[in-house]
Amino acid sequence: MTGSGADWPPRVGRTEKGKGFPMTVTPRGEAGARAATISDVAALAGVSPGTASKALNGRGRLRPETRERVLDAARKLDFRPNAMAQGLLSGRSFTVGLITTDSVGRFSLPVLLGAEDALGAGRMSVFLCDTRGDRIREQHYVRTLLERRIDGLIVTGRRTDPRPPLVLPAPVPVVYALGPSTDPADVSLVPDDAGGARLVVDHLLATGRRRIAHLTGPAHHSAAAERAEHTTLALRDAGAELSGGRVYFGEWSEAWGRQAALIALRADPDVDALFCGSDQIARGAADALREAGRRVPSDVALVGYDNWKVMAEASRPPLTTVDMNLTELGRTAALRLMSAIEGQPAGGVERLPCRLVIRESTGVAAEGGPSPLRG
Amino acid sequence: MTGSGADWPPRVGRTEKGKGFPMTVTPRGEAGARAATISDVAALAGVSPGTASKALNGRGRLRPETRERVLDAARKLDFRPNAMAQGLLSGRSFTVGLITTDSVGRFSLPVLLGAEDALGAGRMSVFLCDTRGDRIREQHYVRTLLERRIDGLIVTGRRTDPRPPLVLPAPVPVVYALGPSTDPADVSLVPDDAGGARLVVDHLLATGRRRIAHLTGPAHHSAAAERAEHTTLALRDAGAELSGGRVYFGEWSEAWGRQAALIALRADPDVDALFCGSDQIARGAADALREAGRRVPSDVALVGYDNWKVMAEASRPPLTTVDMNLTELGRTAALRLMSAIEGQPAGGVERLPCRLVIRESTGVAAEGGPSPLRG
DNA sequence: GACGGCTGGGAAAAGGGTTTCCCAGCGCCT
DNA sequence: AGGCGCTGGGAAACCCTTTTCCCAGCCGTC
Repeated sequence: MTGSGADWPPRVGRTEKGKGFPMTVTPRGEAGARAATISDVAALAGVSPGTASKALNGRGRLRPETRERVLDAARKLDFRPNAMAQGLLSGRSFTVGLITTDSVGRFSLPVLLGAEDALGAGRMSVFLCDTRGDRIREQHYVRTLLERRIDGLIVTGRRTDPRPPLVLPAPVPVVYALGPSTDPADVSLVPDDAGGARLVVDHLLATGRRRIAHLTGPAHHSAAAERAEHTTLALRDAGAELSGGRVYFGEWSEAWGRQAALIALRADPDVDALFCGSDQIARGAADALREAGRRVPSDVALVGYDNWKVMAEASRPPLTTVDMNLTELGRTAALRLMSAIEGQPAGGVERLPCRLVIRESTGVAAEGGPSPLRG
Repeated sequence: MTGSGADWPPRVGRTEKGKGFPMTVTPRGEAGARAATISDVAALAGVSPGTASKALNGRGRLRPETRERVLDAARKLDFRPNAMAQGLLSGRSFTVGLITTDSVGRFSLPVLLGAEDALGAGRMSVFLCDTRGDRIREQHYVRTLLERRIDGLIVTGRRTDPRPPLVLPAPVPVVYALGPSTDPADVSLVPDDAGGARLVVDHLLATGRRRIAHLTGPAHHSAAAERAEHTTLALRDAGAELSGGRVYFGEWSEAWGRQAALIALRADPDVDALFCGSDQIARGAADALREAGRRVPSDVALVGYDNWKVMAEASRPPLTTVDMNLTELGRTAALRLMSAIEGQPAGGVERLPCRLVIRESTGVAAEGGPSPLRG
């Protein structure tokens, strides 16, 4: 250390000892062959750099012949404008950060891919940051992203539980996807689990089921709690009651699904439908039901949640389940972010509808059901 | 269009009509509040920008007091150096592209996270690009990344099958992870499936199994073919033969696992071990064995591949399986890339060792076995 | 013929940070 | 007193692209 406290702010390209290495000494994989600049193009075309810029961007008034000469030169030199120079001047980087707070899981992945897709279509590049649930790491990424002058930020978590808002030292548009911010002024996008639960209850009632049990994950997970609450409400609205008189909270596992199914059978031997809070639980339930001699769907209908293909389709029988449209959610998050970047003000939690995917476990002719080629 | 062919090269921030919008008209979410520059810091500290730069970076010779004044000013203004300006000057962006060629799947995800982790530790930011198997999209991303002057590129696919090398119009270090390049001069990192197969065969032989069948995926998948080949070789080396006299190629599905297990039982009723090319196949086999009245592991040992937790641990009994250490593979890919960026020449395919995870399905006391809280 | 307007294009600044070169001032030695 | 060397810091160039401003030349018109 040459001076005290000289390590603030943290700098890119600096060694442990705080000396750094001269930034001009930057060996490249293949040496030499500096990329062509617009001055090179201009020189080859016999014009000034300014004119070349106009030609390449269709600005200003140029003789068609001149414009063509410049374009030819650019093609010849394989000119590719330096986005950093453009960004420096324009004040926009055309990049956004995608922070996943709790590692990338089964749920956050589709969100992430949907967002990446929509942003790519909007000519934005995406910085991926996986904080693995570490607040320190999160702050590190936030600083890095701000140094890179990202235009906006998408925050996603592995579950739907609310999270405290990101601490941002500078004003940048942020959209929360999947796990909403606890600050209602923030823009958050979540799957409409209440609607999802109602889809399932309506479907089961419509197909003649009356004694419906609900097996789900831990009560302290908002996903489990919300689905359970609205399952109960939807049944009450229809004048029905939950089989067993209560929700079976437990874990998000097949083992719990097997166990809970047996408990539900014991509590109400005439139960005719199990609505499970996840496909894993439903699959466990399917195994337990089969081994207990109950046929699905003729004796008991079975519904899962998540439309996790490998579970839902490998289950015997394949599961009717709720698809949260997470890719679409990610895509929407990206669109909201781009609006915010353009200056459209927004705020609040937006709930995106779920979709019921009907397969054999509820014994209804599946419309557009499972294609044998998918998976 | 103002001129013919004026849309080359494609530009960021440009409208359909080729007119573009003035880049100065860039509304920001929260208006005003321009980020502090080093000149602001210098002014507040009463020094020149050059001196401020030296103070912040620990370069040059400065009086400790001056340095401290600059650092104070930077803190006060919440100064954050503009990475684009730094990159412009240094010629390095400290970013890398992470191209996943065939969408992000179960296998590519850990690779991607491992790479992101290692790169983040190296102060590099990661551009995520999902080409979804589309060559056009791939070229689009390559162009975008080159405009952003990435320092390097990691290419990963969803499977281990070789892929044709990326078409790069400019020389940039590239590392292929999981799916190797068909060009042997490229740097590729793949899991050592041959070694993985041998781990399994050795384990089964060591625990007294002699009649070992191999059930796996499609023969045209290199993962299936390579594991099958080395399973056969390893058995031959030990003086044993494959139960049934052949490899059971099929699909990567539980349904095939169930079916293949029955076939293997019929072909060789005394079979005492099933080595499956994936955990999904193994899980199907586990179900089929149980339903056929064979006990696992006492009658038949069962081994999977992939160490896909939700499959391996939910299987009854939990599966002994091969872990390809994909996160480690991603991390290694990132390290190789950083070496290449620093100028270390390299080339060829590097195979990273797999790891045998022992659970109950082979009936051996598991060392550091399945924790009930994981998954 | 003088002037106005248009066309095509150049010069220069701006954006933010780093580095090189240079210089003023000071202490020390002879 | 003069010369030397060191210290601390400033001026300016540079990275690359875009944009603004300006100008030369030309045509048409009165």
